[in-house]
Parts: sequence; structure tokens; C-alpha cells
Amino acid sequence: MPDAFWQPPSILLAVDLVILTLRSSKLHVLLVERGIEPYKGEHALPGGFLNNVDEGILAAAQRELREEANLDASQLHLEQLGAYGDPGRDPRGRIVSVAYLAIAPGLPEPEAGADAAGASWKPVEEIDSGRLELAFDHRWILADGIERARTKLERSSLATAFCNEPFTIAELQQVYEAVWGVELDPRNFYRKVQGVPGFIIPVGAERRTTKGRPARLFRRGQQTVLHPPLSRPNPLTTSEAN
Amino acid sequence: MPDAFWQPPSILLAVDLVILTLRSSKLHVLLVERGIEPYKGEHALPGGFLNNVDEGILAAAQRELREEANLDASQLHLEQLGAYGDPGRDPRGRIVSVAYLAIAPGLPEPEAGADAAGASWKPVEEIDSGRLELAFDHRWILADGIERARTKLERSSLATAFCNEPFTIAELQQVYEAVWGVELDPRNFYRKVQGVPGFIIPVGAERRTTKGRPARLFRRGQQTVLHPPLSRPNPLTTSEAN
DNA sequence: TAGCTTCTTGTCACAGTGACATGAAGAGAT
DNA sequence: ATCTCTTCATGTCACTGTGACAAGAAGCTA
Repeated sequence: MPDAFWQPPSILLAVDLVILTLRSSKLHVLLVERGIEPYKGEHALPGGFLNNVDEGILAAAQRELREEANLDASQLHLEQLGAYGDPGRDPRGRIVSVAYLAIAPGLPEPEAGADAAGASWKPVEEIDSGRLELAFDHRWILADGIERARTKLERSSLATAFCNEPFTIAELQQVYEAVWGVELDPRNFYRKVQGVPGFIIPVGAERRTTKGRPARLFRRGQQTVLHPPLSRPNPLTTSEAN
Repeated sequence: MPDAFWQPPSILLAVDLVILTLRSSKLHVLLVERGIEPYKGEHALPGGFLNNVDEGILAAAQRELREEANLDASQLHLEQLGAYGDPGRDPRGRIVSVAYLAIAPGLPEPEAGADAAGASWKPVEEIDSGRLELAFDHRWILADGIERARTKLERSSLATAFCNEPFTIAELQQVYEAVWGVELDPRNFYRKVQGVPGFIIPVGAERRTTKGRPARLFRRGQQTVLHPPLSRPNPLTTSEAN
């Protein structure tokens, strides 16, 4: 019960980034090795505190993206996942973190930024199989980020953000397969993707060298909402929600 | 660039609640009249600061739900919308607010809680038509909450949370119509709702008095994920996303 | 009993989908 | 050249889910 003498507690605000990309047909997340306590030496999501009291939260996320991952935030999809603020999530005290999701196209090895002791792409499979542990509650933040990406792939054109332009339909299919963790029929995928108006648009009849028949090249269309949606294959009968 | 002497800024953390319900077939939101500056006398979402540094964010939301709306949080759907922390959103200083969405079945007039000068249900239409202004950035928080509710209605059984049990299919339809802001064909709605296994289950052949033929009564099923989903009628061709 | 209201059950055409066959266009081997 | 292998591209078919209706069923009121 607040009274005249009561003052709200002040806390520290941080941002954490879930940066996903595709490397050799597998979903990877950018992790840094912590250079300071707590959790020194362990893997964690890139992130950090607000620089000063006037810095916006999104601005802080964009700054960390640049500092820790050498990525240009202006080009990337950046979306808030939510606030993570359980008491005790950080041994240093009450720290609330706002997490953001970013999607990056395939990139060369990350260069460690200023702060990060070492940055590297890790397959997400290693984390949620439990083989690789993350600092703080980052495992759950990552899980939420992946889940968000999964559902967004259905109704938004987010998948193209994983691809460098121009891309082939097969490459786009690999994005869906990697993120969803399923196999898709190339023929049905081809039909559906082409059927969504404004999703991908063919760039003049170009082609690229592989083994078999050359593939047509596409670039992102202007449409960001997919209709009809690309529905994820039935993950059996879940009864989970919320 | 943080150095050895740099200290992260500390901020104040608040929670805000978007509590939606249905009253006379229209979507309403619970608002309080602010008793103190800033924005004294204006309407705002219920909410407040963390009580102490050890209080969880969700716990704070549940406490405010009880204090300001006299609602029992344990019965309600409560879901985080996200963090709102633009510098300047609160003239008192840097305050970051974590917003939650709650859905309540039709209720009698709200009783003003301890803190709130006055609490009342307002039609959401009055806010997003601009006729009623809200304090802080609460207009946008509300808009996000409504949008979240809209999309969740498609794939989750959230709609039943608006209904007192037992309910009729027509009542459930009114929920969808009010939240989506559309009219639905009762016959198709009937077929679809019944076709989702575990969504609603008939409570013994009871009935209720209205004008025409008595309606069968139902209660919530155990299934929280709707398959197939109840898809929202085409809102024309939007090209918005994110 | 007729008329009105609301709930319930059908019907029909069509879009979207999964499963699968088949054709087209290149590279490499013989 | 021709064959084979690979990958890309197009087509077919049955089935589900959907929107747009018609028509029947069960109560109330006059």
C-alpha cells in the first residue's frame, strides 16, 4: 500500500538480442562469450544496459546490434519479444531486460565487436537439446524468439529476410524447413509461394549454377502480409496455447 | 562506451493493464480516472509501479488487477503485451511500463478499488475514434492489446473467456463480432465452431429463454488451440505487417 | 392458427492443400 | 552424340474447409 512516503523501487534496464540466421541449412543464433561476471566465460545473447537515461529501448537494441554483432540495424527486421524481469534472473540485482528479435541473411563469420569477448553463430539445436547452456534466462528468451519467428513465417514475408537477394525458391524453402524443423514438398511449396501475390517477384529470367536445371531468381515483393498464408504442417495435436 | 566508472542508468518500472470485456455486444476496456498528476482527471489504463524491488512483474500486474479492478487474477487470462519505454512518455522521468492483456467475461459495474479515483468500462470505439483521449501512450497500448486479442481469437479459445458459463453459440458469436468488428453468418459460425474438436462442449440438453427457439448451452472445452482456426474475414487487402 | 423470431441442419460451388506423376533443362560420363 | 543423374518446374486428383445461400424446427405472441 503506497503512502505519502513510499517511493517506487528503481531497477536497471537491459536489452537482449535474439539474432537468427541460416548457415548451411540450419538455424543459428548469434551468441557472445561473456567477458565479465556473472556467468563469465559462458555463452549469452548479445545485449547490454541502456547507455543513459535518455536512450530509447529500441535505440539501445540497435546500438548493441551494431556494437556486438557489427550489423547495420537500419537494414534488419527488429521486433520486440517482450520484457523478462523475474526477480533473481540476474544475481547482480533487479534487472529487467527487453528482448528483441532480429533476422539476418546468411553472413560470413561474425567479427567480435567492441564489447563482446567473442561472438559466434551457434546452431539453435545445440541449445534446446541442452548440450549448450546459456547464461541468465536466455534459454527461454531464445525459445520465445524462435517460436515468434516460426509463427511469423506463416503470415508474413519474414522468411525473405533470411535470404540474400536474389534468391531461388529452393533457398526460400530451406528457410522454412530450417525454422520450422520440417521437410516440405518442393512442388507444393513452389505452387504456394508463387500463388501469394506480391510475396516474391521474379527478377528477369536469370539463373544460377548448381548441379541440375538452373533455377529462376527472385527478389522480395512489396507485400508483407501473406495471403493465403503458408501454413505450417500439423505438429500433431498440440493442446498447448496461451 | 562504458568504462570502469560508468554506471547504467536506473529507471522506474510500471505495469499497465488492458482489461477487455463485452457489454451489450460492444467491446469495452476498463479505465480509471487519474487522481494525481500528471494527467490528473484524465482517463488511463489501470496500472502502477512495482511495489518493491522483489516483486515480480506478473505479480505486480495481478496485484493491480485486484487493487484497481477488484478482479481475481487467478481466474483470468493474463498475457504480456510488451514493454513501452520511450523516453518522454511520462513527464515524471524515465518510466518503462510492461503492459498486460486480460480478458474478463461480462461483469457488473466495476467498483472503484483502493487507488483508483474512479473505474469504469468504456467502449473501445470511443478511444480509437479519438472522442476519448487517454493519458500517456495508453492509446497505443490499448490498440496493441486489441490487435493481440483479435489475432488470438482466430487460433485460440480465448473467446470463451469473454463468456460466462454456460453460454450459447450466439453469445460466442457476438464476442467474435464485437472484437473483430464484423458481422458473421450465424449458420456458418455454428458449423465452424462445432467442427473444432474440444472447443466448446454441450452441457446436457439445457436451454435458455429468449424470443425464438431455445438455444443449446455449452461450456468451455479443454482444447486451447483451435484447429481448424476461425479465420477472420478478409479485411480487404492490407499490406501492413510487423 | 398464423405470424414472427431465433436456433439448427443442409446444400452447393469453389478455393486451398497434400500426395504424387511427369516434363524440362542443365552437367558429367561413356 | 547419347545416356544418366540431378534439380527445377508444371500438372493432376481427391479431399477439406469456406462463404453464400435455402429450408426446417421450436419457441413466443396475437
